[in-house]
Amino acid sequence: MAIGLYLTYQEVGLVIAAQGNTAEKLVDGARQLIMLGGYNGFSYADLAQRYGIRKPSIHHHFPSKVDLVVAVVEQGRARIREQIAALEDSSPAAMDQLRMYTGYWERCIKDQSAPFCLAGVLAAELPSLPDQIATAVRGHFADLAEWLRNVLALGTHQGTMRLETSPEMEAENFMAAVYGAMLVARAFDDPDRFASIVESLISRIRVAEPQGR
Amino acid sequence: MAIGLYLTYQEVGLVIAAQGNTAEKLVDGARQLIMLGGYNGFSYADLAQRYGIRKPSIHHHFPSKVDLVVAVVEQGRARIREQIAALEDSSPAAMDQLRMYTGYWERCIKDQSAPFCLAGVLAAELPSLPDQIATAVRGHFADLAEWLRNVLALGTHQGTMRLETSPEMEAENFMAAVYGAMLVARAFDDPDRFASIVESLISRIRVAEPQGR
DNA sequence: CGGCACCTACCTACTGATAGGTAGTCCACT
DNA sequence: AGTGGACTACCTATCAGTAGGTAGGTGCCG
Repeated sequence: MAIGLYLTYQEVGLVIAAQGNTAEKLVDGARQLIMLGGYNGFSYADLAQRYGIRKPSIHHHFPSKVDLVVAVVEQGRARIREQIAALEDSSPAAMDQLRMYTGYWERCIKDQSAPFCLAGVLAAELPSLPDQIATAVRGHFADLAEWLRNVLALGTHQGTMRLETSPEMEAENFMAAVYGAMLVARAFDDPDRFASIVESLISRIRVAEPQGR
Repeated sequence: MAIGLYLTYQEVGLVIAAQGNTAEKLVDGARQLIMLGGYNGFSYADLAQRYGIRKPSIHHHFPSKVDLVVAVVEQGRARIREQIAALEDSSPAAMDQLRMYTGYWERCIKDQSAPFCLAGVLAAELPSLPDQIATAVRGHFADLAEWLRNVLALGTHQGTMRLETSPEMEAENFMAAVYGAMLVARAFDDPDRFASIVESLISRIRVAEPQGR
């Protein structure tokens, strides 16, 4: 993502120039802020300041905060769908796909570009979220569980993974461990914790390769 | 906990009468509300309405919201320390202690009395929390990791657990899985998900008992 | 024993700031 | 000429927090 800095005409402060049109910028900014503090942890005023526009201009693009946050979650789901499609094209090996998924988060957490899954933060406060947002968040987890289930089943079929129970169960175990690892990494402020937890997670599933490799 | 209902003299509404003095009630109420929606998900006004007192009366007990939430987290840590001490007295078997820990959460999630660990919700929004609260939350995770490490080491020593790596690593894996299981249970609105994830988690650690039992 | 000092626990009334949101205007570009 | 995208100005509600006061209890001193 291209990040630039410039000064607004009305206040001397840093304003982030993301690529794309304003609506896309706002979604991106909201995503980043939600990752830091959840739904109630940011305001339209925060976004307005961030991009050097006025608060009502945000309402022009997203009439209500719920609209904006739903857009953020749905954009995330759409991107994941794209990524999955690209993943399946680039590598038919289930273990590689799984590695790419965890590797993506490892990098994001390490460079702090996305220190937590957006849906994970929102899931923590699910009971207090507006229905539309809650539905979108639950949808994300359903998507992810389905994909993981498919990948684990494929890996078993390809002989590169060995599961102790069903792909359904193992997918939930895996998902829980990954999100828990994000939480632990955040709680200990240590990205390496995420990597090490995920590593032992994968080593438990992976079928040892023949020694000659 | 004794829960009673009565009408306030000034407004016809349901008011929760928790046991103990007002300060204790407030801590308990804040704990419940935080579990639902995090730090920014509740207000002094919510608590005031809940217990039929005025907002400034809460400031009398807890000058600032930070004070209140720190008290909530620290009370939680203190209770856990008590529970751990009681646990070690009641059963010297590490596997029983671990079972009691997960069983506690299983019950809480199932009956919705505590559908999520307080510190877990706060950890999700850690970067945006006031320092004092963040410190207390990190402290909780440090406490828990230490206890788990000790229990796992003890279990290995007692021959009832078998770890694939070090107690330190396995404690973090276990902790991540438990918190991830809470998140998954919340995301799918299904307490059974927590139980099943934890079950396979424990079965991986447990040394199979002799068949005669 | 009376009376005063001090305390806890609450109250009313209020503050400045901020929340999300609305109405109406302006302007540049097609 | 219409439209999208921004603006100014404003709204009401709520936020955390403050000022100042009251009722009732406790303890101490004379």
